[in-house]
Amino acid sequence: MRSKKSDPRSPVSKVSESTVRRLSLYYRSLSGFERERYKTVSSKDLAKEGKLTPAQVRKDLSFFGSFGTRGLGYPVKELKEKIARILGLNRTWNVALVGVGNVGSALVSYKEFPKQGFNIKLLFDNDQRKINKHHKGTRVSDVKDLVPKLKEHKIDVVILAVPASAAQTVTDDVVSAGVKSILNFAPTHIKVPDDVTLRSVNMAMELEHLSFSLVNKGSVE
Amino acid sequence: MRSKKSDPRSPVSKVSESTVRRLSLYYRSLSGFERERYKTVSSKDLAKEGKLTPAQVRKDLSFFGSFGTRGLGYPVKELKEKIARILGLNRTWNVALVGVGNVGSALVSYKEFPKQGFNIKLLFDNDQRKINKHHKGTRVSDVKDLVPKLKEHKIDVVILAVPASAAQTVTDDVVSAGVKSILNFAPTHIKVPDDVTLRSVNMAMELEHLSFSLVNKGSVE
DNA sequence: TTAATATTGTGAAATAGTTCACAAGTTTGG
DNA sequence: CCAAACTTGTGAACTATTTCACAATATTAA
Repeated sequence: MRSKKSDPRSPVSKVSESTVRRLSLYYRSLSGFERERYKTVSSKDLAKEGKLTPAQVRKDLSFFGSFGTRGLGYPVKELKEKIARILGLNRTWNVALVGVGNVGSALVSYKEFPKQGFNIKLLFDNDQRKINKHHKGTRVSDVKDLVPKLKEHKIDVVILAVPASAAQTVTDDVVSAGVKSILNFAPTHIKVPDDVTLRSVNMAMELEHLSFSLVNKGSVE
Repeated sequence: MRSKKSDPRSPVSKVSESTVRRLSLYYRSLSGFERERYKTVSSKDLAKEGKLTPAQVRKDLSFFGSFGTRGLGYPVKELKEKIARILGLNRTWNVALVGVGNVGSALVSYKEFPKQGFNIKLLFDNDQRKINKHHKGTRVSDVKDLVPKLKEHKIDVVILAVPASAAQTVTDDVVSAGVKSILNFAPTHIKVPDDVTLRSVNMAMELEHLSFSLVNKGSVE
């Protein structure tokens, strides 16, 4: 109670990308430990799962508060719940998906989305043959109606699964509708204002990285 | 000619993940500049595309050699070709895809793969209803025959699009077949020996990151 | 030819991220 | 109740990455 340094309730001021990524890792590990009926785990246990050090696990968690007990470790159920809250997994988001092509339709059936609280409420496409068809119970709307519908349904997140050539145009509409969060699958770089969060799953980039590793086998890791 | 420090031909000893990621970015930018008939670009031009600094662009490139001309910049066509070589994009890879479900079948049609020289030669599944069916002209084989067929067709890369529960088992087979490179789409952590390159596209993790950003709006970035 | 301007390549400085090391507290087993 | 064994939380040391700053060139214009 002496140190006032870290106040878990205050807005998180400086957390690195890597820390957030590892938080996801810890969350998954904790789910495993929970299934195996563990009551507590040590930072060492959590570190073993990824290729991390116990110190890193403790440092990461310490950014958000102190959740453990010295000599004992961390209570599995409680820590999992705390991380869920930090990652925002204890609530749901309204999602719209634009582009019901190959990637788009795979995403509609992707069970991980609802599991993480991302509920796909609206589908959009610009292809007349797809409009008004249903995918997993959701009707495809004309992308022309994008802006009003995003507003009307209070959409929090838009998933972009459109061709690279259409990505920026659609993005601009999405931004103008006031959506603050975009998950982009188009293999291109798109621009958003500073207050909009953009995450990109760029397969081309993954492939290039893989290719680099193949060519430079052994010399990098 | 004074400095002998950087020899572009020598095996690259210490290049960070981020540098490789940015190399992909530069490559994409250069394709754009090429389309627009630019003859040369400056580090400033290349930096503008991402949110990078000119110094970072120059430092990244300097790991691999000196490709520019002081006062002028970098020759677009030549630099693009050099980066292609560094990223290994000037050759092709034999790819096998395991798991022809939602994700798998989307990937089979994903045009980015052949574009980057990743040619899907073999498909595998364990579902009798899918085996011997064709996807985009390729027949689906029984995953039971995985190991011999990977060897026979000299597969360089395996793409895993199987359920999380099957991921580690399949991975072990893939590794035992001598494949040194895996692109994993299963939303789980898998273990590979040190000499095998593993890249994972973990949607769950992307979603959690997005969710974190939504909850911590404004306080990070 | 000279001056003004542009731009690379790269040590050095600054910043960010990771690991170390240890005091402080907890549990376990006599 | 005490000693031995654990394990957290965290400054400090260390390592990695990014940015700065400037000499070295190249180009352009007069």
